[in-house]
Amino acid sequence: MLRQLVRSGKLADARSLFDALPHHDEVAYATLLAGHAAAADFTGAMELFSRLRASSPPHAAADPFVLSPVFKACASAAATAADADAGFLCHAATLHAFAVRSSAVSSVFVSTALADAYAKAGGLELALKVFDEMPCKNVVSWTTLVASLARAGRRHDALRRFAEMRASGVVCDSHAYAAALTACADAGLLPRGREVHALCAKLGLDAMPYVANTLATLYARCGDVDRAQAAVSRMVSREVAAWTTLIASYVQTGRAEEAIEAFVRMLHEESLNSASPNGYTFSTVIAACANIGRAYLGEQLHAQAARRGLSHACSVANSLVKLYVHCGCLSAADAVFRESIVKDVISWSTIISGYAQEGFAEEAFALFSEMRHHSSCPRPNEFTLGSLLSVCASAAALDAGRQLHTLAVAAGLEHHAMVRSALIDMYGKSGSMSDADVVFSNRTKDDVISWTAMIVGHAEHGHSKEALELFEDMCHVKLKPDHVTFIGVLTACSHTGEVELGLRYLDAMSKRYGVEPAKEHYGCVVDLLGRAGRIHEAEELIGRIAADERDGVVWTSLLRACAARGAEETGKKAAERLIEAEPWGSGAHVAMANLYASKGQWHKAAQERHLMKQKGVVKGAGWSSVEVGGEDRGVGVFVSGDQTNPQYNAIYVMLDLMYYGAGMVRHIPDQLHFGSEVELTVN
DNA sequence: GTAGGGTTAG
Repeated sequence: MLRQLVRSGKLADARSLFDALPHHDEVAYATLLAGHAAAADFTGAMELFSRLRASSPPHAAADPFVLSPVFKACASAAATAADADAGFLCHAATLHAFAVRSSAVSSVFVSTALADAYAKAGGLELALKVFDEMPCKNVVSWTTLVASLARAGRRHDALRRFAEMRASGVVCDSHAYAAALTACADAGLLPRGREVHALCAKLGLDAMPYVANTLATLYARCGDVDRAQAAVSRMVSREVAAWTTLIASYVQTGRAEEAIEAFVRMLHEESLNSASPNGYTFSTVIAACANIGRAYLGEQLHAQAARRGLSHACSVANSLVKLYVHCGCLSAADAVFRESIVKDVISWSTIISGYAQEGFAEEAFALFSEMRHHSSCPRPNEFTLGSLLSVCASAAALDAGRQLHTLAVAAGLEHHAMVRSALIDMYGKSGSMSDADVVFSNRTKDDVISWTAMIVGHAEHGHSKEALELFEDMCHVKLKPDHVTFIGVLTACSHTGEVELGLRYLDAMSKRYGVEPAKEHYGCVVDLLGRAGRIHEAEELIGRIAADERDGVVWTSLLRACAARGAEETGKKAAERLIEAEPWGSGAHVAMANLYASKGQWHKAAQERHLMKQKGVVKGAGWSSVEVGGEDRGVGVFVSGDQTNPQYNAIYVMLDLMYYGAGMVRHIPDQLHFGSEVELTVN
């Protein structure tokens, strides 16, 4: 009866029944303890265990049947704890000492559970020691070892131990194969994984749900969705995890539409096979919606998840926050974040990066500060720091960036590729290439993103020679440049007016490096040709960009070139296209006014200036108009920027003027508001 | 009556 209640998860009822029993033998204790272990309730397990000890003679030997579930409760509580060092290691060590004293460690059950508890509480070395000292090892203890190593990221060690286990004559079961396959999947070792697949297929274990699922994960992570699907279809019964793996494999390979279709199929079959989507499933499919901007469908899923009582699950809420951020609804994202009950480091990182991406630097830092003072006190990780560093980069906030650098070093995160490249980018954008260089010197061998950040940094500082040398060095060490790298390369060419070199790199991108040029790359070269006065070629190059991708940026480049060279006909065409692309902007009128003015066509210039003023507010930070006040003097009128922080506006204006090469700032008021005037030198 | 395995989100 007690066993039945425990098995059906009715822990409270089991406890009442236990308390009502006249005598408590060790079998009853062991049974109830298993219930606490299954519920990851370490406190309850310890309380029960203490009661047993108090009622036993002082030097009575501990029963392995009782001690094992206590360790198990410790292991599962440690595994589900939000905080990695919540003291479970200490509890495990205390119980370990007790187990040694009462000779219970000699039980393979006790020592296996102990090793597992150590490993899950973050004490892998202690777990390995326990394992080495085990008098006898069976398939369960070997599997614990393999899984512990894999979980800690030591996949190759895990696979070595798996081979050792097979060599020692232990017969593997489905648990053992699943553990080995997980190690292969996490390390992306497809050939090794296929070997293990063959081994378990020979025993017919590949259709066991757990094994099939791990196989699907392996193939999905290696990009082979077909094999993943085949593994899932061989399963004896398709469970939630299998569906989730399948959906996730579509998402991971950029096939969000198919992910959503699979989810819909799952719902259709829900009544037949009783596999209902769980929190894992919802977080995956909502992420698919976020990736392709399907806001409406995402909202429906939000409602579905809420109806199933899953919307407050941490991972679901995190996906929802990402969805709303991606769809531009920061307020909705914030609401989901605020309402979620459990917040982990991913929750904080997601909302911080949401504010960061939308340019709300203050809010991002305020949230970071809130996170650090929050009761759950999640430790910042590479994602948190990466987002905050990108905030510093776009605001050129060097001091805050340096503080984050210190924090990264203190937290041992500076060696993460994400942090390193964000630091390089931050130092580069804040004007300190020497600091960027120091960070770059600590790079790992395969860190393409750091190389790219460095190349872009040099390019933006006008250090074209350094940028291009770095690019050649990078290719020399057999690293594959990506599309961002080429933006740096082409920008470098642009800054020194290396037209031929720029054209050569553009040509080599797809032919030699297998990177298809996108509108940004053509835009760089259009700019380069335009500055060199090769307006006709620039116009031709724009023709190579897909029609629906020709945005305001490329037309602005062409128009500016036309204005500088007095190319009225092409200029007019470019201005029309620019107005089509950015109807809210007045840049086209500014450029045309300048063009006409340069030709002495004052009447036409005045007309353009009139149109420009009618447009009113310009989107984005900066100035609306440059009133040429004779000689080289000008006045910019500031019309938009950061409403909440007027101090940033001065920085925005400076960057804007420098970026567009429009002029140098003579004087900017400390606090810029709508309508403030900025005195500047006109180019 | 005791020990080990799979899926997710930035």
